[in-house]
Amino acid sequence: MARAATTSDAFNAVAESRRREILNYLALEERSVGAIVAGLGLEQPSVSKHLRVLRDVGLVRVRRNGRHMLYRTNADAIRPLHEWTKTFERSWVHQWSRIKERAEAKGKQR
Amino acid sequence: MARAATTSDAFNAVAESRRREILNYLALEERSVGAIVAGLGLEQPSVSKHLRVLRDVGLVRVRRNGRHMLYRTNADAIRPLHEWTKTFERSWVHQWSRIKERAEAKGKQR
DNA sequence: TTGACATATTCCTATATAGACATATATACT
DNA sequence: AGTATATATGTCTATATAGGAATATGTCAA
Repeated sequence: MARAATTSDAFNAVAESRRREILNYLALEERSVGAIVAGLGLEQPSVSKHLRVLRDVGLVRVRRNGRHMLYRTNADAIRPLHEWTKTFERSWVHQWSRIKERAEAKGKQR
Repeated sequence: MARAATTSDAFNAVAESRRREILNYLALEERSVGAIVAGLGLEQPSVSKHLRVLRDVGLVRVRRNGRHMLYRTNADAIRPLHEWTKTFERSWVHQWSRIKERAEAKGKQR
């Protein structure tokens, strides 16, 4: 069996770094395909295809304005990734306390 | 060109759902390969291969105990994903205020 | 050393890309 | 209608899987 399709979920769609760049670029304001092409220095067909994948998994929304297609990031679709990574936050807290403990131990040494 | 290797970074490694399951399973305590096989109901070679990928990108740590290999999740390697998803948090806050605004507007209506 | 247990690796195959290039579709303008 | 602009899609290719089956490697125990 091959890898799961890039359009199977947000995790797979976001695995590609260009697609993450596009999502970053579209996070604050909607942009046309041409703007993405110019802004990120990618080939137009490549951008269109990446947008297609992102659209299929709901990571971007589109609206048409004349002959321009305006895309914007749909942050809600990223939220599940955030939630999943968050489940490991506990360990970082532990790390923090470990660092703190070390710092305190060092302080006591003097 | 094909997709980036699963071992190229945490994003690609984590795209596979089984690997996420394994990371969840190993988040709180270290476990042997056999325990993972039994706990998640996967084939042993499959688990070994997934662990290999996770190990290559630093998502798990191993130590040997007799003939058992004890794996545990290295949460620090997940942190970059968390940080990236977090950059979109702003939009969720906006959503929150939008919901709040709506709720307040409804309250005023009465 | 031999056997049993635990884990890793190899080989094979169907499948899915991402990029480059060419081309199709859609819309606006004259 | 005809042309220019903007975007999407199709084709081709090299590459990388994930799963299954078989097998190799490593470690302990008698």
